[in-house]
Amino acid sequence: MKKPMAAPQGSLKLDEFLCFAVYSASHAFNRVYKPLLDKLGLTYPQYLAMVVLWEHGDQTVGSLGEKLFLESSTLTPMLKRLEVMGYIARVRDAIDERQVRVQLTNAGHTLRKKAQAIPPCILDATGLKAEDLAKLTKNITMLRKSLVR
Amino acid sequence: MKKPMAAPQGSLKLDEFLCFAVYSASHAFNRVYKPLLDKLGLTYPQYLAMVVLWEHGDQTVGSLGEKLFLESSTLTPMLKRLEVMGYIARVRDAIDERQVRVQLTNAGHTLRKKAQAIPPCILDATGLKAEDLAKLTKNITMLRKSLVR
DNA sequence: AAACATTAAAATGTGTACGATTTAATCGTG
DNA sequence: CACGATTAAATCGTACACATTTTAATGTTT
Repeated sequence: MKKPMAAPQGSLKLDEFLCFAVYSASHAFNRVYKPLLDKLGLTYPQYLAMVVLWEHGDQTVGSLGEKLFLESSTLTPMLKRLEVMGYIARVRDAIDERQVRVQLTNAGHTLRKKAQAIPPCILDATGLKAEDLAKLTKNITMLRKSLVR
Repeated sequence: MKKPMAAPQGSLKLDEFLCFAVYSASHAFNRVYKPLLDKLGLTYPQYLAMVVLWEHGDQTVGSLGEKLFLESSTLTPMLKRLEVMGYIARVRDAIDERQVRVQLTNAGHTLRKKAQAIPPCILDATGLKAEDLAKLTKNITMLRKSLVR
């Protein structure tokens, strides 16, 4: 009979925290992506921003932030780095000069082809069948929606 | 018939990325925790470190890092802040002076009681039944294990 | 049209998070 | 017991991420 000197009744263990599962899985994804994205010269958040641009085309900083759930204070420095790398251009909207439109450059469009190789690698790393992956993605997305209320 | 000017065959949409679901859910958790943790003066990662200490008791920086999946370069500054706040003490091990032992102070132990109020709030925010939450936690933990291989 | 409110992005300050390097201590083998 | 290899933290540099504040432009109300 062993003595549980910590974690008495009423308190959870870390392994039972959903938030920790999500937190640590997020870091794990980051680490899997890193070597793949290094070849493109992108970080993980930068890659996600590019995915949005590839999917939806040119748009404002605010629109990008809504899709990525990020603030302009996070996006502005990140986008400046993508601009320096030559993948995007940031141009102030002529009609409403408060807005900055983010546009893909030719290099940005070209990068997409290289990036096509990544998702299959990630799918493989998850060890999930496409069906289970879709189900898990849906459940976690629902969780996020509950949390942002 | 609408024209899909972006996202042609072979490319995923952001909403179908498991990695993005995890990434954005992690941020969402952070935002739900923030107002609750502000009352304790803790950040979200600091809280997770405290949870490990409450559960397992005093231990080395390395042991803490293994459980949290964090490097010493991340933990050292965080632990120094917890020390300044008075919740932990960092003392070099007398036997093996390479190691630094992290110990809960009285204030650190006391904080645990206040922290007990948090998990129910989080459970509520997830909108999940205990059973579904346990299932989802398990699935995401399995995912993390696949990813860290 | 002037005054005020709202909006969009950028700037600022704090706190992770990691890779790479450094420092210091311990271990292992001859 | 000496010395190279290993280990544990800390340090450094880069990059998010957010709250708060600031700047500038656009709307709104009278």
